[in-house]
Parts: sequence; C-alpha cells; structure tokens
Amino acid sequence: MNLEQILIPAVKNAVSQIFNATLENVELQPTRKDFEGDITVVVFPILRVVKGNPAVIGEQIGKYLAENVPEIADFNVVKGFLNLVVSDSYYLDFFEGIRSDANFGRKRAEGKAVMVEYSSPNTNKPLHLGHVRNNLLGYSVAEIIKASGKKVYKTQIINDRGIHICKSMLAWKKFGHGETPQSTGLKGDKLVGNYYVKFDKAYKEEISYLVAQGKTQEEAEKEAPLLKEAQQMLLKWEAGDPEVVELWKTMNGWVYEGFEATYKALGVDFDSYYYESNTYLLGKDNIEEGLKNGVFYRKEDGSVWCDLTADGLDEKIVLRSDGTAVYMTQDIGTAIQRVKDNPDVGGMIYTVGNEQDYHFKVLFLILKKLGYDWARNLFHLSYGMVDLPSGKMKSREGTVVDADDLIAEMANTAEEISTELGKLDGYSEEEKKELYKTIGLGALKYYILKVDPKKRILFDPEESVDFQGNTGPFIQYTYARIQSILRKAEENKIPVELVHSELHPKEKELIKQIELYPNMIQVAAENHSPAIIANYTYDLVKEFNSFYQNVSILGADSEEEISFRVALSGKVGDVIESAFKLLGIVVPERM
RNA sequence: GGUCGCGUAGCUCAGUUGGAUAGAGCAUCUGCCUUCUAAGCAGACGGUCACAGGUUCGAAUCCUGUCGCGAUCACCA
Repeated sequence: MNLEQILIPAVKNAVSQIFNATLENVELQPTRKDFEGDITVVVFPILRVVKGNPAVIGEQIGKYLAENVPEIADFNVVKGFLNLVVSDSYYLDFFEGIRSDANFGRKRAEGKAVMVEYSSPNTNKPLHLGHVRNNLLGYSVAEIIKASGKKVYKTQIINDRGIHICKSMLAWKKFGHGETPQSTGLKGDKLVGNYYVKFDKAYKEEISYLVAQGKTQEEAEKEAPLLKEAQQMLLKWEAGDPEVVELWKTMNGWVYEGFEATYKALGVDFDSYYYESNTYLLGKDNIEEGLKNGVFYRKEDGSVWCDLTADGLDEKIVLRSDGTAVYMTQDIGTAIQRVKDNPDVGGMIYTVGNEQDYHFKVLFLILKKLGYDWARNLFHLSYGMVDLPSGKMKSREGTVVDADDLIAEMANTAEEISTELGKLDGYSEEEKKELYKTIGLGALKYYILKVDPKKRILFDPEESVDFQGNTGPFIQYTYARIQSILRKAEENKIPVELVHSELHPKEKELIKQIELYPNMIQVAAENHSPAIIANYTYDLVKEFNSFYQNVSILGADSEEEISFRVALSGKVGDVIESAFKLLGIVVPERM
C-alpha cells in the first residue's frame, strides 16, 4: 500500500464524516520543499462538494486525518493547501518492505502483448545518428513497457529491396573488382554504402555529360544509362533471375553482419525480423476483403482507394491501377501478418520519424475500419529529427554522422576526460577500455533519451556530450560511489538489517523519491517516453548526492544509523541500476 | 495554402491530472578535498513560459486567433 492508496479513501471518508458529502476525486501532490509536510491535499476541488472557506475546510480535514490515520503525524494549512506530515514509521515500513525486493517497481507481465517496431534500416547505407535515436528510443520504450507489466516483442522491418539496393549492386559489379568485407577489412554495411555513393557519383557524371549534349536536366536524370541499368536489374530481381538474386543475397548478407555489429555496440536487440522482400506482396488479399466490406472502392482505371474525408483526411490509394502494391498496401499486410504470427499481440508501437505522421494516421485508421480489435491499440512513436548545427544531415554533402564513428568518438572523449581527472589509475588497460566504452555510450544514450521524443535534437559533434550535471556519466559516477560505500561496509562487516526509529530529513527525502519510482515507470510507459525515466533518475541522484555530502554514512553517530544509511544507499543504487536498464545504459561498479 | 508538431533563463532541457513564489544543468561569480570517489556539494546571478484574447477559485499546462521554426500534402518508400 502506498500513500496514495491510503490517503485517497481516508480523505473521502473524512469528507463524508465531517460534512456528510461524497467526494469523487482527491487531488494529491508532493509537498513543495519550502513548506512543511510530505504530501499535500489540494482543497479547492473539494469546494465543489462542500461550500465554505478552503482554509477552514482544510483545517477540519487535517485534524480528522491526524487523529484517525496512523500514517499522518501532523498537518498544516496554507491557503487552500492541506500539507500532511507523514510519520517516520510509514517511511521506515515502506523501506523495509522494498529493501530486499529486487524487482521493485516492475510489474509481472499479464494481458495482451505489445509489439514494438524500431530501427527499420535500408540495406544500402550504414546506420547514422538518426538511426541511433530511433534505436535507443525503440529499445528503451520496449523495456519500459515490459517493466510496466506487458509482454513485449521487439521487431524490425528491413527495407532490403528496391531500386536503391540495385544501385549499390550495380556499382559493385561495375567498379568492385570482386571486393569483399574480408578482402578490404571494411564492415559490410560500410562497403555496400560506399558503392551506393559510387553509383551516385557516376550517375551524376552521366547526367552532366547528357546535359552538355543538350538534354534538359530532367531528361538527363531519366535517361542516364546507369539508372536504366539499375531499373533493369530491379526487374530481373523481381523475376527471380538467379544471378541477380545471388548477388543481392551476398551483399545484403554483408550489410546484416555490419548492422549486427552496430546493434551490439549500441546494446539493442530484436526478437524477430521482417524483410520487405518477403512482405512486399502482402496486403493485396486484405485489400480484396476491404473492397467486399465497402471499406475501399475501385476507380475506373482499376486503382483502389480508401475515402477518409469523413475523418478529416484525404482519399488514399491502397492499390495501383496496374494492381501492384504501394507502401500502404504493404504496411497493412505486414501488420495483419504480425498478429497472425504472434496471436497474443494486442497492440503495436511503430518507432518512426515524425515525417511519417500522416502515413501512420492513415494506416491506423484503415486498420480500424477493417475491423481488427488490436487496431485500437496502435501507436506511432513519432520522434523529431536530429539536426546538426549546420542543419540537416545530408549524405551527399558528407555531413552524415556515422553511428559507429560516433560511438567510438564518445569512448575517446570519455578516455580524455578520465585521464585528465586522474580517475581509473591502477586499472588494467583492458578494464579501462571497457569503462571508456561504458561511459561514452552512457553519455550518448542519456543525452538523446533525456529529451522528449517529439522534440528535435540539436547535436553538436564538435562540442561532444557533457559529462557534468544532468548527464549519463554523472549518474553512473554516483552509482559507482554507492558501490564503493557498499564495499567498504562489507569490509568493515557492518550489518544492514538494523532499522532505526527516527529519520533524518535527508533520509526522508530520499525514501520519498524512491517511492515515486513505480509511478514513474507507469507514466513513462503510458507516454512512451524514456525522458521521464531519465529525469526521474537525475532527481533521485541529486537527492542522493545531497544526502551523501551532508550527512556522514559510514561515520554516522550510531551503529544503527550507519547500517540504515548503508542499506538506504544500496537501495538507491538498485533503483538507479533498474532505471538505467530501462534506458539501456550500463552502470559501472567503479569509475 | 491545408494538416500535424514545436516555441519555457544567454545555451541545452525538465515541468506528472490545470494548483502554492515556474525548476535543473552548462556558462559567469562565491565558498567547500585531514571524512565514505570534488565527473561532487552549498550558494549568487539569470524568466513578460513566443504574442493576444477566453474558460477557471487558480493556466507554462485547456480553448480560439496571430507570429516564428519544422514536417507533410506522390499510382516513392
């Protein structure tokens, strides 16, 4: 039982006892630091049921609660705010109850599962900063929802077909001389990405040649022989030409190996993979069904549409006049296929940039119209772009921030700062390297996850990421210090099972903050926002640091006090670790 | 132009369901390493919550309008 569960009925009861009135809602909030008390009842909403002066009413309710609710030790009223002082024994009991609970804050899974899609790369380019935000967000939201009590499937759809892959393939055939990742020592995705760039370069040369011959820019772009050849290749691929398919398999294989390495470095994973080469023909049957149900209609030219004007949207094409699928067809089919593959799925989350807001609005509406019950639980986890100080990332201008480079750079920065501060002296080179990675990655992940997904992020690679203040390393550092306390306590054989009777104000503040943790997980899950977890953890760490600096832990007055503070520190460490796990950030034992 | 999103301190960001005097970090300034890790702590400075109306006992938060920034409006994906 947390405080809310105790107080809401208690306040309702008080109102009915004193005023003989029925209260629907009780509004509680943590008491502001500048007032005395721990939790505050807002009196104003009660005025709807009980007429009178809020201060007087607050006074009466406060008196009743103090007399009848054992958890309430005292109260005071400021204007319309009834501040309640919660007894130390409540917090001590609460702490005792959760101290040994390793799963504190996390619920066990029940009900329908949720499928979270994220990453969704193209196989012609290496992953970049934008994908990093996508991956971190998707992974973290999946973990948060898991912790909030739902089974989660992590999945991705890989765009492994289409003209863009053919471009890389063609360039490799023409200019590659049989290069492989093994022969060049390049990561597979980088190698293939290079050929995509090579294609683009050669294509541009052809265009300028044609323009010089007197063609218009537009004509030249369409008629360039390289492009024609790539289009031929796509047709061959669709026809199942063995040679083209073989090359396609080989090159995509290289890319997947490269991606796996990046995912591993980022610390994200997936339960299933969907490939567009398998799903691009899906959805046509569903269109037929929709036609029968009257959800769709056919135009004279044979194309199929969905009329969404009644819902304030446009008409949307779902099948071309030549009967081939469009993006929407495929997405409809894939969604339905996924639920077939995992019948316990009751909803899906798509982690895709906000430039596709409209697409998903339409997709969800169509699926709803088709009558699937899980279609009511679809969510587009839409996030803002990652911009550089120079503006957008443009592959053609070479301003793309590569994911692998970025991760390596963060580790370098961590090394520089650590060396400068003289930390980590006395560790082996291998241990140090591991720590630099952990810290650098922590900085990057936290930097990206602490901001609201909807907002754009301005990322300055020159300034790199801060290590002071509201940052990943700061929180990791605090965790490492806590581990140090626990080690010393163990060395000195300090028992931790003792409980003392009176709480220091700093101890009380800390326990109050810990108490909020389960609530934060729920709020973060409902809002699909890791930022809520990140900012909560920061607040907890601030609270702990204040405690740490202002009271003595291992040198406290009594043995009882020492063991209590060690136990409290340990629990703070557990909560930090648990919260950071939801963000996919590792906390080191020492740093 | 239509639709959607964003606009909070010099900069980067929090702000739970509408609640008290709007909070952090960075930057600038002042103290604190003889105590458990100073990547820290305590404090100072810094605000017309883009603007104007409205709803409410109460608005950064909800509604309407204006301005600014971005995205999107393909038989592309």
